[in-house]
Amino acid sequence: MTRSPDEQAFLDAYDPTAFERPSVTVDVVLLTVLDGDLHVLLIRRDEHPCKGCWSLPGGFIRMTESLDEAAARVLNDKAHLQGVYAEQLYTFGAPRRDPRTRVLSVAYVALVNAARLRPVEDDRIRLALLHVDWQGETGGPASASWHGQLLALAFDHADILGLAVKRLRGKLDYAPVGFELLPERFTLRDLQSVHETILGRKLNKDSFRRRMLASGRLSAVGEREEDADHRPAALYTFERSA
Amino acid sequence: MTRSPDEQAFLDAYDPTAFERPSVTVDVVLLTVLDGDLHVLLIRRDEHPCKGCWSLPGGFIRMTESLDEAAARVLNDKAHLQGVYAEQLYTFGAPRRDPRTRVLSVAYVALVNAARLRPVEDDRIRLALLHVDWQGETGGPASASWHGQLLALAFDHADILGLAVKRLRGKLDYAPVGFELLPERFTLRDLQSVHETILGRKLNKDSFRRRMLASGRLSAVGEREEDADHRPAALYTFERSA
DNA sequence: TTAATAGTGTCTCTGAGACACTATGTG
DNA sequence: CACATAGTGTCTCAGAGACACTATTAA
Repeated sequence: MTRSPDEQAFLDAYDPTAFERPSVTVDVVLLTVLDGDLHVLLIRRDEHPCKGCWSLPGGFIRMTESLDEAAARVLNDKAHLQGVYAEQLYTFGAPRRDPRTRVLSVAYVALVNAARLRPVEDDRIRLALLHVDWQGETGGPASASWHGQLLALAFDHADILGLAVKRLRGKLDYAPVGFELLPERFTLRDLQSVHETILGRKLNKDSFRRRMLASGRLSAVGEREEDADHRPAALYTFERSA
Repeated sequence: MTRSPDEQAFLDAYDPTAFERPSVTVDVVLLTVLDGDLHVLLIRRDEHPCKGCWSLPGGFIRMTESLDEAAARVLNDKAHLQGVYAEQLYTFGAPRRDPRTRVLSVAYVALVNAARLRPVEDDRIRLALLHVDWQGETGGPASASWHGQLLALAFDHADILGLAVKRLRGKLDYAPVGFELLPERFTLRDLQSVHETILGRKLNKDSFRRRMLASGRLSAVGEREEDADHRPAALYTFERSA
């Protein structure tokens, strides 16, 4: 490489392949906690390629919408959800990740309380159980199953799922993200259970309580849970202003 | 919104704007530490739009290369650098961030020791001093100057710069990233200085030493620095295997 | 010798884990 | 009553900051 930067820039401008445009999709990893396990919303592909495989809800980016807006649109179209927490995860761009043509995928992670999600399911849409083979933030692909049967995932969506879990585990330490998976009012035990589900390990009850109460993000509702068959716990709300 | 998910998916497939393709560039925030300050490589735009502004080195993605490969290509073309640490940062996609047409930018952060970078400079390429107005990981745009003069940044590149610094500050706690900005052999003081430059604040010497030595990622070379006008410090190397 | 920085030893403070104990609900 | 879970108080242990002290170089 002995070309000067100027020369090289000139050549770049005339490279015929430089301006061919890839397709760009936004794919959303919509996660929820159901019965103490992480679940993800998947959609069955009814067309080639990967016909019959299960894929993340997604769609091609439109020319007038931002990436965040595209993610919100996908959530609205595929799961009838509005105002859900969603953040950009990573952009996947291996040249042959889609066999048809060059497709970049801007992946998002979205979190929602399971109660808002259940009525949506139909035969093409499943809330699949998520399996993570690795500990901590090691990273790697994840798999998904439904009623005990492993679902074949389309394209590189297993990698996207894995990265979503890795990111979520990392954020849990310093960002108020567990609340997004809970209803408006919840007990400390509910919150700890969500954290344990995401992290894939048990947490110390005492220090979890201390940490959460010291964070200043919880405010006590002043009421207690009902229909518990033991001493009812105090209800808290997430304080978004803090 | 009363359409079923099936109907909506059907409509999506026939939306005429859904398959119009955006342009996609890869833009690289190439950071280095020079004289105790963060610097960034910028390139002057000689064409409209933003003629005369300074922009991050970047280029349009090609159909046969991955995103990581595109970032490596940009680094090679614009700064004659190979094998430099680079990782994907975020994808910027506001609809009007480029006035010509829809352009998505997949931003990367790259780190390099300043000694590898200095000979590259010509009039169109500058190693600009980076200014960060906020503390910690607050976030926000950053600005750049050269010989005391503020440089006008193209497009949303001030936001990209700011996010790069925010990400870097966050990673410093748990990832071995300071080494990328140092030569092969360095002293603990060098390493601390790099950390302080990135974080924008002084660190405690004692606990920094302990933390670094306890991390198991440093191995003592067995030699000491030369031409110091005081007691010379031991030299260390980064242990990539650990 | 002095000035400057490298490097060590130790005290304290803080936060997490562990555990004992009390409180309050159901059956 | 027994039993289960909520919630409190306190001990211990590990890591970070603070600081005193010694070591080693140049001038």
